Amino acid sequence: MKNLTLKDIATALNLSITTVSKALKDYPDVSAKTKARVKAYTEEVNFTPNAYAAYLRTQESKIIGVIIPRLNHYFFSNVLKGIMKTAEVEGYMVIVLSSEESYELEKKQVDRLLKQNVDGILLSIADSTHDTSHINNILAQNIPLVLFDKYSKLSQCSSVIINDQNAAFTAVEHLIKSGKKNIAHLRGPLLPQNSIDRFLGYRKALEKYELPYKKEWVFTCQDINSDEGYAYAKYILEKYPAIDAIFAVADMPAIGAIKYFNEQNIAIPEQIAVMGFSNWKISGLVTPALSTVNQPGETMGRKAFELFFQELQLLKKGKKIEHQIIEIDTTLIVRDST
Amino acid sequence: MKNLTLKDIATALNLSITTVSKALKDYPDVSAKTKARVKAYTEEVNFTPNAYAAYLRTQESKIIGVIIPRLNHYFFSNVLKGIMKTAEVEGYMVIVLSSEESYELEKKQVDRLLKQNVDGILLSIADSTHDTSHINNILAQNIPLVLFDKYSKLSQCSSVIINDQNAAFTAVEHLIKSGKKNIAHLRGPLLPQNSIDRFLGYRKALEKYELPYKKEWVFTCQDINSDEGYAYAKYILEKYPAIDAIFAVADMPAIGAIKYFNEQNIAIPEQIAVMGFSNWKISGLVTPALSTVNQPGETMGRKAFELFFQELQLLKKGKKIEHQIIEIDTTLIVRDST
DNA sequence: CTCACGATCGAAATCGTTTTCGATTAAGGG
DNA sequence: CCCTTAATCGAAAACGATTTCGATCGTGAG
Repeated sequence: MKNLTLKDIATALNLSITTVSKALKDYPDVSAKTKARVKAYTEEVNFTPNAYAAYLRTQESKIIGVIIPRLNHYFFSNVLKGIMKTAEVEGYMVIVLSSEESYELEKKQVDRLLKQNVDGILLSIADSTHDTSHINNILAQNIPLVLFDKYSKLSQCSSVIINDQNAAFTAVEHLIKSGKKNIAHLRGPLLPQNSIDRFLGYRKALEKYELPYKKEWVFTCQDINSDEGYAYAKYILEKYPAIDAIFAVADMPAIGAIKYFNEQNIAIPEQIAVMGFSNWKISGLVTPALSTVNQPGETMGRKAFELFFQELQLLKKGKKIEHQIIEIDTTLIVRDST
Repeated sequence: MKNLTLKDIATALNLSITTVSKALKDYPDVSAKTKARVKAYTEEVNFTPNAYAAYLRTQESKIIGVIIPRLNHYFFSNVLKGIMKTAEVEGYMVIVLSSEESYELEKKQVDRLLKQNVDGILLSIADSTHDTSHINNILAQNIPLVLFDKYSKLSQCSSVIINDQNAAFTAVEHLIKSGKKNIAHLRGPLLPQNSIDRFLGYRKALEKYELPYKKEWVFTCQDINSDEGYAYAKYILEKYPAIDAIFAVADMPAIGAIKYFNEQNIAIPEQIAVMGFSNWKISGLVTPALSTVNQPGETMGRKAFELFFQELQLLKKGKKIEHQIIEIDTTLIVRDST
């Protein structure tokens, strides 16, 4: 049992290939009667035109590529979910690739997608990405590109992001308002913009409430995970006992810190408060439950696809595309750790 | 700047399309000199033949489809990672689809992949899947199919699984050996084989150590998550105070139970021990750290792709494919909750 | 000198669509 | 009765690769 073709349908219905194709695409120059006949039959035998053959004429593959920095990552999984659900509605398939936070791999994956002739690329750039030549390659080929979560100040393209600076500001403000005065920050790597912005939000909150900023109270997580949070918590407790609150760049290091404090029987949040970022599923399940900033991944994914889709429509009409930057709202989630 | 074609290369090198194509594919009837010339040039201009056009002749898309029941799920994310890493080595792209644990959606996603003419399908069937007609559709079209994690006794096809029964047995045995006598089980839904097998492993362990099996101590999680574990923990504490250990079908309900016990100041594992299944990242981070069974997702993904790839090679050689079932080893991970 | 043969290259058919441009027919107006 | 026009359908040319089957050209044997 091999796949049917237009020719099979045509001979079965005693029509030409042309007419069958047109009937399926509702061309005006085929009668309502034959349209009905064709549609009934193709429905019956479950026929759809071969996608790759169609591509050859239309140059549309109905496939988009998505590159995320990590696969087993709650937030990015949610973004993927948002992308895929929306893509499905419009009849798009999604090829997923991972850069594993590596600049070299990210370049390679972009190249693979370009050679696959996808209709568009949705990309969240890796922590280690320090230049944008590969991004410019995409733009040069004139195929729609949308960055999400991690964006780049260097390239001119559409993006879906949150306002990291404001979100971080609100989180730290909440720590201050609950009486904390000595607030440390577990920041992310130096390159990515959102790690920078969250740090800036932290500083801005300190400034506004006239708390001193001490750069030795800012600790850099290279590979944002729980182990680093655990290690820094230990270090903080031994070296800077005055610190009474920690604002982490993400939930994972925050949870690592909580784990260490639990082991040492440190009272959270009385002795030291802990604030995360992202609202991973797990953050509500640790003890004490982690306060954090909700970062709506699924919405971000949906918006990213919609942005791509808009650009594609404009492109097909030959209109000029103007890049948009969409900011998704975040919310502060106060639980037991603050 | 549009994409190059064989014709462009041919005219640039003053050769025929045929020769260029053959040179790239190392045909014996093109001289070493021209091969070198062609390869040097295509390298320089970064040319690769259009994948979709190639498909039309070769009927090979170099794309496989993967359907998982959930996207934001640590275990399946790991399987995906294993699949993609291996696929990349062989030059395959992966289209990912989610069934969201819905039988109807699973059927639809299978249909989408078949119409996309993927080279193979890797599928983990949904909890609610109760028949296998869609799976048989794949087999009927003679395209390689590999089931992973969740498999079906009804269809004859290759699978990568763990030995759920043995793994569950070992887990419960560990609870018994640590002195627990009244062990409850939070089981999964009724349909999927692994939920059945884990339950059977639980029973077998009770039998072997001559502990009574009470069916009212088996609680069914419909949608395996932490809320259900939380609710059942409450119910158990109120209704069956004799229960001194819980073996959960997965980490999430186990963690939900731990959360409730923590809130009630129940001593874990002294008063009640909790055992999970799967070894999610989070399970080592809750307090107390959750004992569980390690289920190596990445290995499973790698094996699944390898199985697909083997079948494809046999298929291309016209040889008969014989379905294999690969069992991945699991290990018991003892932490603080038992 | 002829012929066979190996080495190297190309013409052309093919894969399954889409779409342009005619071809055909019937109806209606003058 | 002729001509225009609308309605309906098909032939054929792409799209970009792969692959079959010849074509050409030397070379060396007989």
